[in-house]
Amino acid sequence: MKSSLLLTLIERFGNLLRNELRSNAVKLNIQPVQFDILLYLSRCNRYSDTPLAVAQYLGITKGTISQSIKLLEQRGFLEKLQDKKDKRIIHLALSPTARELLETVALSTDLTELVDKQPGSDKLAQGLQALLHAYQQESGQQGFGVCRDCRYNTTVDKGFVCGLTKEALQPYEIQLICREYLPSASLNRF
Amino acid sequence: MKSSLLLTLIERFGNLLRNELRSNAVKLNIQPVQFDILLYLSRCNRYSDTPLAVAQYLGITKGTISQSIKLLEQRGFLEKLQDKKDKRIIHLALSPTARELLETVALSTDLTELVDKQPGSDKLAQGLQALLHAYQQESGQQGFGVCRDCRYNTTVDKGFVCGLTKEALQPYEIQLICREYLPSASLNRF
DNA sequence: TTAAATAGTATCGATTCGATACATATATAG
DNA sequence: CTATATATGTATCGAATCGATACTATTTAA
Repeated sequence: MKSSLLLTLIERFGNLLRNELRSNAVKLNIQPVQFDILLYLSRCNRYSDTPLAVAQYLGITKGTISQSIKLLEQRGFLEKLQDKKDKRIIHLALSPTARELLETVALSTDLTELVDKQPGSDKLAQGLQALLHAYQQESGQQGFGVCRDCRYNTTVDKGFVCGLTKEALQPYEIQLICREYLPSASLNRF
Repeated sequence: MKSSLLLTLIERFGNLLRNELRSNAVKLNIQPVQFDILLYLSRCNRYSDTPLAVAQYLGITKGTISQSIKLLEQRGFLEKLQDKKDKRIIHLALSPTARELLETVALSTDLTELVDKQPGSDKLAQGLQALLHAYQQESGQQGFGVCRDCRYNTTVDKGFVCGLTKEALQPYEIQLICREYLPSASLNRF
């Protein structure tokens, strides 16, 4: 089995974080995947809050995600809203309860602080970001980055505009995850 | 929800790798967790090839792992061997079939090469390694590192000796994952 | 206007997973 | 030396995950 030290480390670290989230989630009687869904929905923009986008982001099939969403709906964590233009599309809106839960279930604050105060933390993040872009290009994965770094994002006098949908974006919106994301060319190099 | 950019990136990248492994595994009709188990067993040392160690490494309960191991045994991927000194303990030995499978199911070679040829790759790995150690200490997790970097590992004329078990270790063995692993102090700083 | 593509749902069966209870083996205390 | 506590592993239950397949409804393209 071909392996790369860096990939192995990322994998291991990712699993540890995943385990920590899982144990936190289970304590609050919510499944890990369900938590992943809520977390994604709290971070994505209005073009990307559909069942299909969630499925693509999490790497599972739409059939599977459909069931988990049904359970989340039954428990009052989200609401389904039909799109006004395209009646096939459903937007998923988090309930206040869900937003409360997300505040509670989180990686331990100590850990977050520990990581951020490490001297090399900034450069590590930069390097990883570039690597992530290279990876996404190579593997032909759906984008899923934030608007701020997107090729489509353009700045005009009044603020930001998405070059794909031609719609204006609020400052807070450009920090959200978008399924149409395309990295700008400059970010693909170290 | 408190979040760190670096942690978010690691989490995201980890999930992408996980998804890729999963889809590869599913093609070969094996469950992701089962693949994780086989992968771990191929990388761990003779102190760490027990059901409990696997469970701790993967962050799931021993009851759960017991079932997956049963399935793997039924499919001929591993064998159970009772420990000679402590009859409670069972060692899990990979079958040739399993080792073959591990060669086949892997991250795409292209990807591994892509990652390794990135200029900053070495330093990224170093930084992540240090961060991982800091994380493990902070969160009080079971160690799970390789002997080479372990505090217990001592070098004598003839080779390596584990300070905990007082047993001699072959050169190839010090590259394996050990559940008793304790990072040496120097590695905890950047 | 018909055919193809897209978004989502329903159902099936195998598996995962935590929880609980249990059996066996080892370690420790008195 | 025996009683108790601890450690490793298994069995069973029920809820949830997950891919596969088949299906409906809507939109788009030919």
